[in-house]
Amino acid sequence: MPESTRELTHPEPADFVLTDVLFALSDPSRLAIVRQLADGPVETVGCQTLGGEIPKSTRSHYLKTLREAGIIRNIAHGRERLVSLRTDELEARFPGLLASVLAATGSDPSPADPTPLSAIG
Amino acid sequence: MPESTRELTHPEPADFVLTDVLFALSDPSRLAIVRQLADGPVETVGCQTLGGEIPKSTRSHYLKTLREAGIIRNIAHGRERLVSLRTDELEARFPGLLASVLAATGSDPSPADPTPLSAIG
DNA sequence: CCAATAGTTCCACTTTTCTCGAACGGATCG
DNA sequence: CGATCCGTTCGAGAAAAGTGGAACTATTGG
Repeated sequence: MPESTRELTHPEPADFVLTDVLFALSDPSRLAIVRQLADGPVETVGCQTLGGEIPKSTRSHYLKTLREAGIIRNIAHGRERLVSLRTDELEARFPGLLASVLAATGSDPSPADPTPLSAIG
Repeated sequence: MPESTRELTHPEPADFVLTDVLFALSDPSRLAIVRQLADGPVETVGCQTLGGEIPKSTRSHYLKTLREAGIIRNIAHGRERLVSLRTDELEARFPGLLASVLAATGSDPSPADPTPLSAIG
């Protein structure tokens, strides 16, 4: 049986819109998901492992925004879904963009950020 | 006489927040201003030349969002104001980010963009 | 000092986005 | 084929952002 019956729409790289990509990445919760996908040991994970403990509808909306911008791919696989970064396509469309975003440090005001004094002065 | 009496607040590079920068750049109108500053013959221009013919309060709001994110500098100079990109500080804080955004082509759906075919394939 | 100018801030309104419970639909297993 | 599980879509209320007219402040010029 084919691994996809319930397919979601994904834009082609040529249709990626820069402002949409920037907007999708401009939310700390969504950016955290992108970082999790980039930093994680595997590049493709089930949805429920992303974004911590949040309502599944909320997570689904995060993923929708990221998907419609072209940042992630979300494919049906059995009764769950596999999410992965569209790293190569994003790089081809907007060279260096995702890399520079992922390389940025100490910029996401997450609650677990101690903000050491040594990083201020 | 000092060239600044009415000063606006500008964040220091260490206080730049990535998501705020991305958000400020995620609006086509604001991004157009940034492009105008980057592409223009001079890097410092008066406010009224930016963003085309829009109400001055609207333009001021655009500039405020960009300024508070650390993307532009807005300093009083006589009875007008001079706006410039904080290119170097932005580069130091988020290496490659602004460059990749400015390098992106055919992505901003502005009405005045001819989108030449030579830039697509 | 009064008029004109440049641009920010105030305020109100509209639109968008955020958030999450609930309903819905496909996939798997007994 | 009913129960369950995973995740999307729907719907609604709340919060945030966009927009622009009007008032306000600072600066320059006569």
